[in-house]
Amino acid sequence: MTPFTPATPPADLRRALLAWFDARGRDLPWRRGPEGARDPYRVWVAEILLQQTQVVRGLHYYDRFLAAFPDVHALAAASEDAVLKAWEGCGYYARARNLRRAAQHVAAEGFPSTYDGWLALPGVGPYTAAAISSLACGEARAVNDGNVRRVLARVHGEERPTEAWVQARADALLDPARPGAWNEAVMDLGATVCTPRSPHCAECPLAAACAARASGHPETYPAPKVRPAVQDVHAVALLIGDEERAVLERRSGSLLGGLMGLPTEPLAAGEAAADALARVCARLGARPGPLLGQVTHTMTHRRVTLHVYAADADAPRQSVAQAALSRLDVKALALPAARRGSLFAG
DNA sequence: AAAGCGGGGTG
DNA sequence: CACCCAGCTTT
Repeated sequence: MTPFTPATPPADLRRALLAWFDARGRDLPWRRGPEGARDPYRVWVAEILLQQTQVVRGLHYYDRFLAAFPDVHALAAASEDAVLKAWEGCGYYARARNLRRAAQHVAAEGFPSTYDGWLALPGVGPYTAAAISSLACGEARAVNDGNVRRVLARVHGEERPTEAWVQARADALLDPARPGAWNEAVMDLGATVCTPRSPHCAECPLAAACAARASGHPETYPAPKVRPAVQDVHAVALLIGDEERAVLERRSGSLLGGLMGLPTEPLAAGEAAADALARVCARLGARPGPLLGQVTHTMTHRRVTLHVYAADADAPRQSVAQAALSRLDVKALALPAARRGSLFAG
């Protein structure tokens, strides 16, 4: 048995991690098919779905999405509304819109067969191009995601790894004989053993080679990223109708763009809700009703508080169930039912 | 290089 | 609450 050290040769690390992966790797629905030659559509959908999304969560959406759009032609032919409905609640909705747009290109031109070809598609960046080209095309490309960053930072004892540093280490360590399996192995290790807050070093095939493990505090690698402060935002929203049929507007712009939602009006700093209420009522020709309540929703970078008012207007209602809504609007639409519930609860 | 983009899990 | 998750696009 080779004694590991922080300078363990790549061949020994590869052997140890791939043996672990072959025995303990996760069985996931997008991993069907021969190693290095997976179904590109299934891999692609999974990789987009899993961007900044944990696997256990992605699993639910993956099955629904593939049932709704079984192949790239079905996805290319679908409406944006239908695709967003399948994505509803999953967040980062530009992923769904880019995926559909890219599917229209692929349906016409065929699947890319190289890293560069995948990288050219909207919504596909360096990580995703490396993942698909290694898993579906057998190309020797090393992925660099949050798992890879953490595993490599710990193995090498690097507290502040830059993107370039991680990519260089990942490139050097990639197993050229089994690039797809190697990429999956590092990610599986990061997701199930080398976890952020409490790594399970006793189960780790790389423990003997790990500098962070040797330090006695593996969980401190890598150092936390600095994140911008959460901003507090307020807005008035109108519920014209009820929780089943209501006046909905299509949101535009980068925030929840493409989704439907209650008509809203932002509240300037220090402004009274009544002023924003008057503005949105004027815009819609609506008569304001009583305040139904407030809902708050945190979206990583901002905390939105919606002041929801009932209102009446001669405007067409839409089916709430058929619209793609954000969680914020789902909460707002639940207010009438919550009020009825509290009435009975006393 | 940094900001913006969802929503939920974990310790 | 802080920090993170199979990142990408825009500024």
